Amino acid sequence: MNPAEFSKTLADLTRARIALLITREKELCVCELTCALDEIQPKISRHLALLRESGLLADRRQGQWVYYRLHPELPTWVTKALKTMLDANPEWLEENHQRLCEMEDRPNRCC
Amino acid sequence: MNPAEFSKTLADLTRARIALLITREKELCVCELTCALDEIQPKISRHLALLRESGLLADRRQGQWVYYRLHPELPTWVTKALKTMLDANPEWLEENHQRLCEMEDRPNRCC
DNA sequence: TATCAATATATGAGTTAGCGTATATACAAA
DNA sequence: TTTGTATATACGCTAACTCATATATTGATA
Repeated sequence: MNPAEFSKTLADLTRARIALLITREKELCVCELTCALDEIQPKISRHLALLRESGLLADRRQGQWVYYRLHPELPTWVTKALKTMLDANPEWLEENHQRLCEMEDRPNRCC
Repeated sequence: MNPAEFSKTLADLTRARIALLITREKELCVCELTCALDEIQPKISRHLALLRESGLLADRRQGQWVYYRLHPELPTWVTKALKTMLDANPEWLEENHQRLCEMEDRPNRCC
């Protein structure tokens, strides 16, 4: 992963929001992201696949749910850049975070 | 400028290299970038226009030359993110920096 | 096994982005 | 005012990207 690839990965409104929301929340499943971004599920899934293939995210399945998190072996500079963007732009994610908090029947993590 | 727009701006190999080279060198003119990236001039010019229009770069003309620098009113998080990427990826710019150093007849800055 | 909920993928259409070439503009110096 | 150098823009083409819709897959539960 180099700076251009990193930027390409985030060069879409949906993917940038997903990446920063996950940076903030540590781990989210597809239905939580679908709700937080207020988008249809195939759209979220497709962007998650791109983020996974780029190496930015890792996923794990737990029952019916698939949880996505920042890939644990990400270079330090990548997580640093993500945190910089997140910390400086809280209002940019506010609406998404709000919808996430108001979501009913969020799946229970057991691990 | 939000995280998605910032990422879109750098989501191209040429633009990412230009932005980081300028972050490193403070100020470069079009012919220096053309040489450092080993690309044709219209290509560099077109990408510089995009970087300028996005607000990432500012330009000034001095005689025949146009110098580009990071826009002085950039939000802190943007410069911070750029420096994070630059500091962690010196080898990624090595070849471009080398060509810049070996360039003959670089224009003299008088300001 | 049949069904349902969560997630993933395939497809075709529409849009955007990048490219090389050609040309225009701006300034300097003769 | 002509010429040369540096830079910018226009144009037509192609490739890449994003989308919505439809469908497939996977795991849980009846």
